[in-house]
Amino acid sequence: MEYNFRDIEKKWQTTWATEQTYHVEPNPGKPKFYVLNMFPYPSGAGLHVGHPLGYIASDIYARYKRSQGFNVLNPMGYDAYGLPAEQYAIQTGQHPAVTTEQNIARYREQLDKIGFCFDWQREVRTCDPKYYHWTQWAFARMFNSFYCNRCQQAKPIEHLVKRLSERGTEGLDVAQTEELHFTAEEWNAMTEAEQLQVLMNYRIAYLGETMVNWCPQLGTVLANDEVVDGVSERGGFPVVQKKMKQWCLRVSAYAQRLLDGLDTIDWTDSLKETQRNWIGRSEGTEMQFSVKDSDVKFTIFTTRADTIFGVTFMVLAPESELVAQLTTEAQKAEVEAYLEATKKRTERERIADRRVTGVFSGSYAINPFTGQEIPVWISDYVLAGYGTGAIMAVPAHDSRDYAFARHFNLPVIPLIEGADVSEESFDAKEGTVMNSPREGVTALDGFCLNGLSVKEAIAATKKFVTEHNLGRVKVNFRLRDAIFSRQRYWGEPFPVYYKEGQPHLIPEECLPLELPEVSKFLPTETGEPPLGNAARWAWDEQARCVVDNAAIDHTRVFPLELSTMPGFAGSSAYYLRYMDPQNDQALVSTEADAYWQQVDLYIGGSEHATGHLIYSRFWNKFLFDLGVSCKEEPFAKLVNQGMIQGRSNFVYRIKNTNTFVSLGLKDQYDVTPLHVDVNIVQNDLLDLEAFKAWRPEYASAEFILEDGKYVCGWAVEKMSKSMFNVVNPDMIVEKYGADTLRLYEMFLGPINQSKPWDSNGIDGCFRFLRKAWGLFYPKNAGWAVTDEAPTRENLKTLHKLIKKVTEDIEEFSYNTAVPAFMIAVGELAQQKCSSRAVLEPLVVLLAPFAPHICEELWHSLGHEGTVCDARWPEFDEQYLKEDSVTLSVSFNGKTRFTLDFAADASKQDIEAAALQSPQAQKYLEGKQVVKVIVVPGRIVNIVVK
RNA sequence: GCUCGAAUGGUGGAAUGGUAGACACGAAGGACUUAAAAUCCUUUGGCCAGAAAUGGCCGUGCGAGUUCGAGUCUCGCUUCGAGCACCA
Repeated sequence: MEYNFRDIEKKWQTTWATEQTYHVEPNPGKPKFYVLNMFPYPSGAGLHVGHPLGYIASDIYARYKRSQGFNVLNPMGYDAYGLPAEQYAIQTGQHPAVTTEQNIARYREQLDKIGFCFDWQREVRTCDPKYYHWTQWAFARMFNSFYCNRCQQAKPIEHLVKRLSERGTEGLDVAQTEELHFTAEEWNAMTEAEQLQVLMNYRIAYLGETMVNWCPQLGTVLANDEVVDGVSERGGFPVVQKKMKQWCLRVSAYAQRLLDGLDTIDWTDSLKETQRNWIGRSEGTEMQFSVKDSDVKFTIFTTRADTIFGVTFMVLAPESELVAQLTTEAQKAEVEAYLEATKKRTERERIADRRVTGVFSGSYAINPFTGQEIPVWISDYVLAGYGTGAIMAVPAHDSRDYAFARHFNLPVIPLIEGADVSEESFDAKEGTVMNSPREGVTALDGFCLNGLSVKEAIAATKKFVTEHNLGRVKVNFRLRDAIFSRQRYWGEPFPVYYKEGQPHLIPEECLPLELPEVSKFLPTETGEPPLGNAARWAWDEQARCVVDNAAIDHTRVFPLELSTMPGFAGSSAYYLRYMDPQNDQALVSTEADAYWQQVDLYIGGSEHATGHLIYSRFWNKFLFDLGVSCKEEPFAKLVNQGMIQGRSNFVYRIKNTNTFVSLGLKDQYDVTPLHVDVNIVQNDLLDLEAFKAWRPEYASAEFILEDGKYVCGWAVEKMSKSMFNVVNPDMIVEKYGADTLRLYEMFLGPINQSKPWDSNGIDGCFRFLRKAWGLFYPKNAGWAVTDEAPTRENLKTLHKLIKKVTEDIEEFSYNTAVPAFMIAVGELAQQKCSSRAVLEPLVVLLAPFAPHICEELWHSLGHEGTVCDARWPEFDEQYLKEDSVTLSVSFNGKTRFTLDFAADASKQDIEAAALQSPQAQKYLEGKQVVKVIVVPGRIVNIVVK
C-alpha cells in the first residue's frame, strides 16, 4: 500500500478536531507540563515557512511529554491588536476587527494543516473584550498600587494614603517619579484633587509628563524598544522627542527583581545578557555640589567618585530644570539659542551626527572636596533621563568629557600614574591614583587618594562622601518606566475617565470597557487620538455605563480616556489566561494557577528580549505581588528559535535583451541579476516554461543554457515578497504532506540558529517517511507486521534509537534526532524487520515528529485513542552492549588501523594485543615504545620515539 | 566602543578531548524502463602514487599553547552575526 499522506493527514486532523484529542483540564493526579509558543500577530500575509518552526519544535516536545505521562497544556491564540490592521483600516476604511478576523481565519487554516496538538478550546484573542477585560483589570490594579522598596513588593495605594496621613513622607522608601517631601499635616490639608495629583507620583500605573518618542507619521508615541535607530520599528518613520502627558508603568521599580530573577530561570546566556544590558544596573555615588554666589545646590551621579580631584567642569542636560536656575544674565541669550537648537535636532540626528556642542551657563559650582570653582556647562551629551541629568566632568578619564574639554579648551588633569592623556582619555578603571589632591591643593579633612588603586579609591571616596554627608551611595538603572499610552484606535481602551482634571477608574465590576465605534480611524481635527471620533465615549458615574458624549456635564457624566494601550499590554499575561480562558470572575482562578503554575517551556524569537519578555516578567511579578500568580517568573525555560531567512534565486539577463544566461556562463556577458520566484526553481534549476508564464514580459525570453539546463544564482536574504523568496507552508504540505514539512523544518539545522529556507533537501525527508511506511506496508504487499520475536540486531537498532531520540528531544537537538530515525529505519529495512515488538515502539518514537503517519500506523497496529497517549519506550542498556568492540590504534596520536577486542577485554590485554598485532610491527620498527594509553571503548594510543 | 555568539566539503549540517565530515541534499556513474517519472545500487574533502587492491600526505578561519592525542580546552588575532550604545 502506498503512503498516501493526503488522505492520512486529512483523516487524522479531522478526528483530532472532532474528538478534541488535545483538550486538557487540570488533573491533580497527573504531573503537568506547560508548553507555550509566542502567539502570533495575524498579519495579512499569512504564514510563511519560518513561522511554524517554533510551533513544530514545541509541538514535538508537547507530544513527547504527553507520551511520558504528563498532562500537557499547549495552547495557541492571537496577539490581535496592532498597527498594521489599523494602518490598513485608515487606507481602506475596513474595520480592523474585520481584517483581523479574516487574518485569524487564514492563520487557523494554515496552522490546522500542520497537525499541531493545540488545545483550541483555550484560544485567546487580545482584542476580545472577554480577554482584555483582564488587561484592563491589571491596569486598574497597577493604578491602585504603589511599590514599597523596603519590602520589595507592590502594595495597595490605600496603605500609602494611610501612611501619608499619619506621617507624611518622613522616612518613606517607595518607588516614585520624584522625591517629594511633606508632612502629615500638609497632606491632610490638601484637597482631594491635590492628593490625587500627589499620588500619581507613587502609583505603579501613573499619568506622567515625560519626554516621549513621538512619531508624527504614525500619530502616536512609541516605547523605547519600538524605536530603532531613531525611526519607528514599524514603518521606519522619524521619531522626535516631545513632552506629553502619558500613562506609564513603573517598571523601574522592579529593576532589581527583574535583574535578580534572571539567575533563577533557564534562558540562554545571550538573552539574559541582553536583558541585563537593558536593565543597566550601575552602582555609583550621588554627590552634592553648591553653586558660587547662589543658594542653588545640585546633585550629580558618578561611578567614578575617585576622580573628584580631576573635575574641571560640570555639565547639565539641556532639559534639566537646573539650566534655568544656573544660567546667568550674561549668558542667557547664548544658552537660550543653544536650547532652541538642541530641541530641533531629532534623536536620529543626534545619533547620526555626534559633534560636540555645548554652552557655558555662566555659573560656577564648588568642588566639595577642595572648594575650587568649576564652570557649569550645558550640553546634549548629558541625558536628562538618566541619573540626575547633571554630571561632573573628568576629561582625563572619560572619553566624552575629553572630547568636550578639547573642543572648548578646558583643562585636563590626569589622575592615574603613567596614563597618557595627551591624545585620548584613559577610561579604564585601573592603575594607581595620583594628583588627588594635587600639590598645593588642600582637601577637606585632609582627604587623600594618592597611591591607592582605582578600586580602593572608589571605595574610600564613597565612604568619605557618606560620612561627611556630601552625598550617598546610589544604584541607578537604565531601565525606564514603560510608556503605556498610544494615540491609536486598535488597542485596549483604558478604564479611565477624567473628573476635575484627575483620572478616575471605572469600577472593576463594570469591566470590560469595550472599544467604541468611531467615525474614522484618524486623529481628530483638534489632534486628539482616534477615540476622539467616537460619539459614545463618556462615562456616567451614577448609571455606571458608557453614554453619548453629548451627555457630558462634568458633574455626573465625564469624558473617557482617548488613548489606548500599547501592543505589549495584551501579550503580558496571556500565558496566565490560557490556564483558565473562560473564567469571567478572575484573570485566572487560584486553582487553575496552582495547577499550571508557570510556563515550563516557552519558545519564541529573541527579538522580544527587550520588549515582551521584559514587560511580561514585570507584569507577572506585579501579579505575583498581588497573589494572583503563584510564581514570580512566568517562563521557567525559554528556547529561542532562529529566524528562517529567505533563499533567493537569481536569473541573469543580458543587458538590453530578453536573453537570460545560466549562472556558469554569466561572466562572459554584461548581465543584470534579477530576482526570480523561488517557487519556479528547483534545486537551483529554472523551470523555463514556468518562467515564461510567470510574467508577460518574459513570455518571449530566450535562454543560454549550460548542459541543457538553466542554473540560477542564489543568495540568503530576508524572506519577503519583494525578493520572491517567500515559501508558504501550505504549498509544501500540498506537495509532500505536513509530516514531511515538520521533519524537514527540524532537520534543517539547530533550532536556535538562524538559517535560510532551502527547499532542496526536502525530498530526503519525504523519502524517509515513505521508507518508514514501507516497513509496515511494503510495496506490492499488504500489512507486514508480525508477532515474530525480534532479533538481537532489531533490538539493538531500536534501543539505540530510543536512547538517541529521547536525549535529543530533551536537549532540543531535533536536527540530530531526525537522522537517527533515518539510520534506524534504514537498518530495520535491511534487517527485514517485521516484528511488532520493534515496529510499535518505533511508531511511538516517531509520533511527535510525524504525528499523522504515526497515528495511522498506530491504528493499523490495532490500537485505539491517540498515539500520543502511548507510553514512551524506555531503552535498555543490555541491548546496546557489544560482543566485541573495535578500537582504533594510533601512534603518537595518529590513527593507523583498527583492531577488534572482546567487549570485556582488560586494559592490559588490549595493550598487549595492540603491541603484538602484525599491523603494529611496521610502526614499531626501529622505534621505542614510551607509553601506551588505552581508553576502553575508544582508542589505543602508542607513544613511540 | 562594550557585551554575547559563531566560523568544519559544492550545500544544510554531525562529531561525551579519542577513526573529522554522521545524516541529508546536490553531483557523477550504473540498474530497471520504449521513454520519462519514481525506485534501487555505487562513488563523492583535497592532493599524490598505483592497472588494481591499496598506500601516503594535507585538511575543521589565522597564530601560538596545554595534552600521548585538539574541530572540541587556554591565550592572542581575523571575519561574520546579534544585543547595548553620549547611561557619566
